[in-house]
Amino acid sequence: MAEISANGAPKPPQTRIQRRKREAILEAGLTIFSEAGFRGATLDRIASEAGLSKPNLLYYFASKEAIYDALLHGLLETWLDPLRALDPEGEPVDEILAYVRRKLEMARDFPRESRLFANEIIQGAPQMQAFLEGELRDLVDQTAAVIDGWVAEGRLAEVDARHLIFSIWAQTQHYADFDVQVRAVLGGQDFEGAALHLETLFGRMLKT
Amino acid sequence: MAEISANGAPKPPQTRIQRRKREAILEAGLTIFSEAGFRGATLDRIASEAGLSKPNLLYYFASKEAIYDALLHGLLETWLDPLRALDPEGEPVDEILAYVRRKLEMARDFPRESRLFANEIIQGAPQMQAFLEGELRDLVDQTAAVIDGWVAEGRLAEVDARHLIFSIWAQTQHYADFDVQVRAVLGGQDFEGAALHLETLFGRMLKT
DNA sequence: TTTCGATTTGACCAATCGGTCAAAACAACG
DNA sequence: CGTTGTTTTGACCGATTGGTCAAATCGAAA
Repeated sequence: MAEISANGAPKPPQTRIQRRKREAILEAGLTIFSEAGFRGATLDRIASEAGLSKPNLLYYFASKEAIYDALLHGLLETWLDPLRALDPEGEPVDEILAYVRRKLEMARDFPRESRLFANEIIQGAPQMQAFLEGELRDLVDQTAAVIDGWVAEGRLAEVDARHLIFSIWAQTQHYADFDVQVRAVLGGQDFEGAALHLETLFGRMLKT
Repeated sequence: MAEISANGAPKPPQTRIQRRKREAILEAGLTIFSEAGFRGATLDRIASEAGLSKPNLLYYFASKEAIYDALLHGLLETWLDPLRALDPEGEPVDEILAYVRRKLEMARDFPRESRLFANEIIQGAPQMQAFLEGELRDLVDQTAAVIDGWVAEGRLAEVDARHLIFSIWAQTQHYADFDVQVRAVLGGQDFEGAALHLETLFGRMLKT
C-alpha cells in the first residue's frame, strides 16, 4: 500500500508529520468506506476513527471524495500485482494455482481493501470505470493470451481464459466480501479449507 | 417474488389497489436500493421512481427501513429455492450442474435482487444475520449432508461440500454483482459463455 | 348531491450531511 | 521573549435527509 506516487512537479508531500496524519486518515477512511460504502460513510465517523476533528481532517484532504479517490488509486496497483506476477515462462498449472493462492491471501490479509473495491463495483464503479476499461482490461487481455497459448500447446486443459480469471476473482474475493455469510454457515472463517478446496478445484479443472 | 406472506391474523393487505401501489413501491425500492445500498438510497428517489410523492409513499410504508425489510424478506425465500430444488435421489453431477445453471439464470434474470443481497452482506448483514445463521445455515447443512453422502458412495469426486457451495454462489453471483467489471473486460455480458465455462469447470471437478 | 372513508399533497421540522472560516494554539527559531 | 508559519478547533452555513401533519382531493355508496 505504498504512498509514494509519481512525485512530479505539482505536489511534493512535504513533512513526515503531514505524511503520517494523511496516512492515519487513509487508514480510518479505508475502515469506514469499506464498511459503509462511499455514501454511507461520513466525514465525522472517519475523523473520529482517525482521532481528529472534522475541520482538521479537511485540512489534510480537500473533500470526502479526495480521501476516497486516494484510497482507490492506492489500491489499484496493489490489486493488479498478483496477476502481473504470473510468469508466462512458468509451469502453467503451477502458475495459475500460485495466482489463486496469492489472491486468497490478499482476501485474508486485506479484507477491507477487497470490500472497498466490491462496494465500488457493485454500485456501478462511478470512480473506476476508466480503470476497468483501461489498465484492467489490458492486463486481462495479455494474461488471456498467455493462457490461450498454454492451452494451444496442450499444457493446460481447454478453458475460456477470461471466464477462468473471473472464476478466480469471484471465489477468492468471496471469502473477504461475504465474510459474514461464510462465518454464519461455517461457524467461523476457514481460509485453510478454502485454499485446499480451490487448489483441488482448479487443479482438476486445468490438468490435461 | 410472491407477496402473499403467511396471512395470519394481524394484517390482511386489503384492497387490490393498495396491493398494486405497494408493489410499485417495492419495485422502485428494489431498483434504488440495489443501485445505492440502504444508506445511499433516498426516499425521494424511491418515491419519484415509483411515481409518487414522498408523503404518499410513507402512507403505504411506515419508513425507509420498512421498505427495505419487506424487500429482503420477499427475497429470502426466492433465494433459497434453487438449493431446495436439489434432489437427493437424482444423479449427483447432474443435480449440482442443474443447480449451477439455475443460480446463473437467477443472476441473469434478477440482477437487482442479487445486488441488493450483496450490498447487505458486504456491509455486515445488519438486517440478515438471523437469516444467515438460521435458515441459510440449516439448508446448507442439509445439502452438505447429501453431497457428503454422494461422495461416500463414490458417485462424486472428493470435495468439501460447503466450500463447493461457496464456489457456486461466488461464481454465479459474480456475473450479476460485478456486472460492470465483466462488461468492461469482455466488452459486454456473456451469460452463455459463463454457463459453458461453469459447466466445464464443475463437470471436471466433480466427475469421479 | 351529500357524505364519509381512503388517498394525496404542500408546507414544514429536526437531524445530519459536507464543507467553510476566523481565531486560537502550537512549534520552531532567533 | 517575540515572531512567524503550521496545525487545530468551535462556531457556523446551506443543502439534504427521513419523517410529520393538517388540509385538500378523490371515489363510491346512499
